[in-house]
Amino acid sequence: MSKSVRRNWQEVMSELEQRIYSRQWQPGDLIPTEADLAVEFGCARVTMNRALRTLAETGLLDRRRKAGTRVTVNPISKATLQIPVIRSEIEALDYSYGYHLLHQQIEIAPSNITDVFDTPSYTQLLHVISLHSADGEPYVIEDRWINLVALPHLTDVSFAALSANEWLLHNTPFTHGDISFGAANASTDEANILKIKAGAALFMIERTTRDRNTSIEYPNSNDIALTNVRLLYRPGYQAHAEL
Amino acid sequence: MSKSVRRNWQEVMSELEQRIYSRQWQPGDLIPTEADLAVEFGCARVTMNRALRTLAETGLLDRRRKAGTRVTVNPISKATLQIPVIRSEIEALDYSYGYHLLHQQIEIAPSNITDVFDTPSYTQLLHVISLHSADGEPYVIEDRWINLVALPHLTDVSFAALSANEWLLHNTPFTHGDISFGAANASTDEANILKIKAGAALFMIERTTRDRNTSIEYPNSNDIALTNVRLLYRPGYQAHAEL
DNA sequence: TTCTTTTATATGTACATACATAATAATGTG
DNA sequence: CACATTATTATGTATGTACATATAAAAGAA
Repeated sequence: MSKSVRRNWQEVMSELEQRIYSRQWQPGDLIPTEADLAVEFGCARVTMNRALRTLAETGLLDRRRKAGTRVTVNPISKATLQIPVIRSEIEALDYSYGYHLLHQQIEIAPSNITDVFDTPSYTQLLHVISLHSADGEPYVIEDRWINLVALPHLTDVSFAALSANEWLLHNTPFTHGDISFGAANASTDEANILKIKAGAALFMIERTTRDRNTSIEYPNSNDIALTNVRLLYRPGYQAHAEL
Repeated sequence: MSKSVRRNWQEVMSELEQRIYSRQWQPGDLIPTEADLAVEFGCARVTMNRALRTLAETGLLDRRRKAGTRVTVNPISKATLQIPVIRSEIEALDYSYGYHLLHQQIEIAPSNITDVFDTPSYTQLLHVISLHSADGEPYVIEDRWINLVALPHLTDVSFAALSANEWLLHNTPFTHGDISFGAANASTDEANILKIKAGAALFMIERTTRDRNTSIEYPNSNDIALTNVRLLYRPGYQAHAEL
C-alpha cells in the first residue's frame, strides 16, 4: 500500500484534540474553517463536520455560523454521575444486598413535600422509609414520598419485599427530574437505624422524579412529580464521577 | 405548498421519543430497522440514523450491528453536574465574592496525597489552604496540594490575591480527572474558619486534576496529576443537577 | 453619525450512494 | 452431537452534492 491512509472521523477528531491539548490551538483561537480543514486532512467536509461537531458537544470547541469555530475559552467541567439502583450499586461492590421496610403509611405530607408535588396541603401521600444494607451492615436510608394521584396503583402495594426504588424503576422508566447533593448530621433516629453515633456527617442525595406527560389525553399538562426521595448514606460513603 | 413536510432529524427524533415515553415501544422492545423507519417517516436512512444515534447517546436506545435497535431495559440515570469556578458560582448567586489565603507552603505531603500524585513519599509539594466567602460570610474551604514537578512555575507564585483555583483554570485548561462527593464532620480548625460549631456536617468535594500528556517530548508518558483539592462547603450547601 | 437593509459566508443539514464492520444465523465438518 | 466456517444482515460511516440558516460585515438610508 502507499500513501492514502483512510481517514475516519474519529481519527480526524483525535488529531484535532491533539492540537487543542497541546495548546497549538489556544483557548479563544479561531481555527480554520470546516472546508479548509477538510482539504488539509484530505476528507470530505461532512466528515470534518462530524469531528468538529462532536468536539463542540464535548465542550472543547465553540461553533457559530458565519463566525466560525474557536477553542472554548472557559471550559465548563461537567461531571457525569451515574446513578444506579441501590441494589446494583451494592452488588457491584460484591456485598450481599439486604432490604428492610421500616415504615409504610399514607399520611398528610409536610409542606416542603406538597410544594414539590404541587398538590394541596391536605393531600394524602404515601410515605415509605426503608433501609438498604450491604453484607448485613446498614448502607443507606431511603425516605420517600409518593404521589398517589399520579400513581394510584401504589395505594395497595406493599413494599415489604420489594423496594419502592425498584418498583418505580420497573414501572415508570424514562422519567426525569432534578437531584441535589448535600450533607446532614444524623438525627437520633437515623443514627439508630444506621447503627452510628448521632451527629455523624452523612452524605445526602435528594431527588424528585417527574414523568413526561406525553399521553394524548393530557397533551397540555405539565410534567407530574411522581416521587421525592431523600437518601442518607452511612458515614464514609463517597460518590464518584469522572470529569 | 403541498405534501412534502420537510422532515429534519430533530423532528424525527422527537417523534421517536414520543413512542418511547408513551410506552408504545416498551423497554426491551426491538424496534423496526433504520431502513424501515426511514421509509415510514419518508426520510433518508442517514437522517433516521442521526435520530436513532442521538437517542442511543442519550441512553434511551441500545443499538447493535446486525442485532438491531431496542429500547433500553435499565435506563441509567445520568446526573450531569456542572462545576463552575467558585468565584462564578458565588457571583451567580448575586453575592459579593471574597477570597482569603490562609496557608501557602511547600511541604512533605501525607501519604494519601503522594499516592494520588504517584510521587515518592518524600516529595515536596505545594500546600495551599484558602477560604472563599460570599457577602463576607465563609462559603467554602479550599485545601489544595499542587504537584511542583509538573507545574514548576508555581513554586514562586503567591496565591494571596488570586486563588489557585482560578490560576489553574487560566493556565492549564482542558485537563481532566476524577471527582468524588461525600460528607465530613467539621474539625475544630475547619469550624473556626467557617465560623460554625465543630462537628457540623459539611458537604465535601474531592478532586484530582490530570493533564493529558500530548507533548511531542513525552509521547509515551501517562497522564500526570497536577493538583488535588478538597472543598468543604458551609453547612446547608447543596449541589444541584438535572437528571 | 446612527439605524436599517442587504450581502457574503461558515456552519448546519438532507439525500443518494457506496462500502465497512460486527454479529447473528445458516451451513458444513469432524 | 459439538465445533468451525461461511453467509446474511442491521448498523456504521465516507463522499459529492445541494440547499438552509444564522450572522458578521458591508452597503445604504435617515
